[in-house]
Amino acid sequence: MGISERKAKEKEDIKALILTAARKLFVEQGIEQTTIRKIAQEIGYSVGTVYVYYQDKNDILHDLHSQGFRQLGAAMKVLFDVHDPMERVKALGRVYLRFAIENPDMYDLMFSRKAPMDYLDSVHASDWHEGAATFDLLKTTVEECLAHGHFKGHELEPLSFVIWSAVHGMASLHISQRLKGVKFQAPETVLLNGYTSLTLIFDRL
Amino acid sequence: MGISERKAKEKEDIKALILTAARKLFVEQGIEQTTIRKIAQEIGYSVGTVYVYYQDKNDILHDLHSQGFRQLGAAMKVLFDVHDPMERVKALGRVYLRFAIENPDMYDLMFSRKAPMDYLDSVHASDWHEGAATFDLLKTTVEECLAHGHFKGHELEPLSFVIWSAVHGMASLHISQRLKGVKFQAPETVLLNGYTSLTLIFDRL
DNA sequence: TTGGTTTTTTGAACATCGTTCAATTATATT
DNA sequence: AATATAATTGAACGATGTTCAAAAAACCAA
Repeated sequence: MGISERKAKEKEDIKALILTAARKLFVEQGIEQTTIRKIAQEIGYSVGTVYVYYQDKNDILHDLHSQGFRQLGAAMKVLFDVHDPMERVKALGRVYLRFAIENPDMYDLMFSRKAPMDYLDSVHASDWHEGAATFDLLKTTVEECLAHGHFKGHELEPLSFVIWSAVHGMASLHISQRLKGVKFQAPETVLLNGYTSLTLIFDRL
Repeated sequence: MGISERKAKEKEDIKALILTAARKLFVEQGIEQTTIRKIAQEIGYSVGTVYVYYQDKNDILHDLHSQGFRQLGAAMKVLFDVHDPMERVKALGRVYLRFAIENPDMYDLMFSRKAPMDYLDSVHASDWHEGAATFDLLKTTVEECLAHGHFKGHELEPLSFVIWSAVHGMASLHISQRLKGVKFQAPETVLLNGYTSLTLIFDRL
């Protein structure tokens, strides 16, 4: 291994160190408490060093958001041994919703916060490949459903978008605390009952 | 606005003054640029005065969020001369979506941001009456649909929640810029096509 | 080893934010 | 006119993200 290679590797090591610290702070204390100063302190470097490896905080948050997508993607790929596409669509939604409920801050970062998109803009990247890849997983399954005669009369992309929106909407309203303020008859099971209602719609489609 | 000008102006409700200035900054420059200092400068008072009339920034943002709900509520009430409840549900969704598209920052404040909910927590108010009232409008219409024989086999609250989630999901993904990153076949009409797909689902239900 | 060059790291400094509060000014009351 | 009450002020505090000249460390040829 040449010197330049080793240096590049060391550089990657520190970047990984920063990301690990950022992730720890993020999951333990949320996005606001994940400050550059705390990250620096966590890894024993100064604030300035963080800016050598990451151009700004959005850059770090974008890397974190990518980690989240790898995690969600892993949980979803397991479902590809479910052969019936309709069952797979339902399972995808359940996994997606569970991920959101169990990792609210991460979900928020992945699908709601400006930071990761602002980073993409700053590097002039117009495509959000993490999001596109995840949406493709859903689209592919919906396509199979259509091939199996479900969802008759619907177009692939708009229908997939509606399904994504419905599940994202539930997750988003839950995470942004908009459900506890609306007094539901069954507060503890709003999401569960809602998703059951959604799958009932699928069956009828 | 200078101090002398302010003095020339007579008794006016200062709280309303603050809110008007906040609203102006908010719609023109967004939530981040709506700072206490800018509000104070806008109305010709010092920062301290703002804190006499509002306990903190969340308090101001909560008032702003309530204004947004009055605006949305007004747009929705117009639809109550639509007699067919199914048509009314569809129209409600269209109005809701248009409001979100035309007032993205306000929508974000109303349905996504923490600030208004944090304010409710701070005053120990556990119910979000603006949200509950708006959801009731939808629920009432869905109830009429059920009475007309639509949505058979569905329960009122979970179904209403799914419909809200679907439309909110579309709005939320649009506003958080998550749609432009996913390369759709018809980028300009994703929302329109999606909503059309959703109404098609309603018809089949 | 030595001396010079390059790379890496530092942390004080800057601008800005929300927020507080003793001091000042204005208004009301006696 | 004197006093008491209310309203207003703005400097100060502790954060934040970010920058950058300077210091330290690592490297390398002679």
